[in-house]
Amino acid sequence: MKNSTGYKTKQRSEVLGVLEKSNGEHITAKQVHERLEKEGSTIGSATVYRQLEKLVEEGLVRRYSLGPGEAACYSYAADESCDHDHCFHCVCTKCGKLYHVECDHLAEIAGHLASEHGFTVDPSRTVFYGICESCSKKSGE
Amino acid sequence: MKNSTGYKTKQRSEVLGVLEKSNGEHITAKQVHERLEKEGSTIGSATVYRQLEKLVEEGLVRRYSLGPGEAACYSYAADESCDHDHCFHCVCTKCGKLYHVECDHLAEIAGHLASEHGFTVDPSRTVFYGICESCSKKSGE
DNA sequence: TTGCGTGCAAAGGTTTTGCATGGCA
DNA sequence: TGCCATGCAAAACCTTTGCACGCAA
Repeated sequence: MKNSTGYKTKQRSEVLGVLEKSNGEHITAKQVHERLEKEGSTIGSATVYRQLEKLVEEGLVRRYSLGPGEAACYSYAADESCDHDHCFHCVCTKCGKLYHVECDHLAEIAGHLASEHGFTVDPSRTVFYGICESCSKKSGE
Repeated sequence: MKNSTGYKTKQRSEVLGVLEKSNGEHITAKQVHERLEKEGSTIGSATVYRQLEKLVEEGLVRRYSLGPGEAACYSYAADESCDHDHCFHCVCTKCGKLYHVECDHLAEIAGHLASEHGFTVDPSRTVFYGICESCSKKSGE
């Protein structure tokens, strides 16, 4: 669905490989680059960004922006550990942790928004912000 | 609820004034700065960022990050046109437009996440990303 | 008067871009 | 071979920070 301009290069496989091995973990472009260099790759950071952009466009990789000034996070989209049709993400604004929430209740929302409001939600990009359980216990403030 | 360290300065009023006048529109810190300069203000961009940060912490202003590398967007939170207990926000990733969706169905989700998953959603910060109706019609791709 | 807020400028970090070279098809 | 992808470096961009001064309380 977007393979018109795609060469199968070593670097492409390397970037995708890191995401696959991350197993649903959300990592930044910088981390992708660092891990590849640790593995002996000589890939350039610009190439990492360019490949990530392509992979996101192809739908193989998801991109999350947690905040302004913060680095964007990427995760492998075809990861079974995170079904993006029934999995939403919650970010705690206190501790910054990211939680995966798998619940049909949430998937229902997407359908509701589409049918009632004409808005096609992209679950992979949508993030709920709030306070997680442990943080709300800690701070009675 | 966070007024312990707050001076009432001219710049604070100016920044807040721009957001109020924007009437629900989401604008970047840069735009806030530009509008103030056009009004004859001599406010510095650093002050705009510092005030926006404070206003967000106080809950008077909301911050959205539309994408990595993109500038963060701000909007006035106390806007009456938007009941934040039953109103969620949808941003179209194609045209960048922000839609207000008022629906009890969505408010229910917040309750569900809190009771079942222990996550207290902050509706004012949470944004749904996806494709709006007009954009999905345009691009059949 | 005290201490926060401000302004200017510089730094910080992430992401993008230009150009010549190398590799896939 | 043709064209895309790569690598390096520099640029662009948004945002934060340091420091001295001004202003609110």
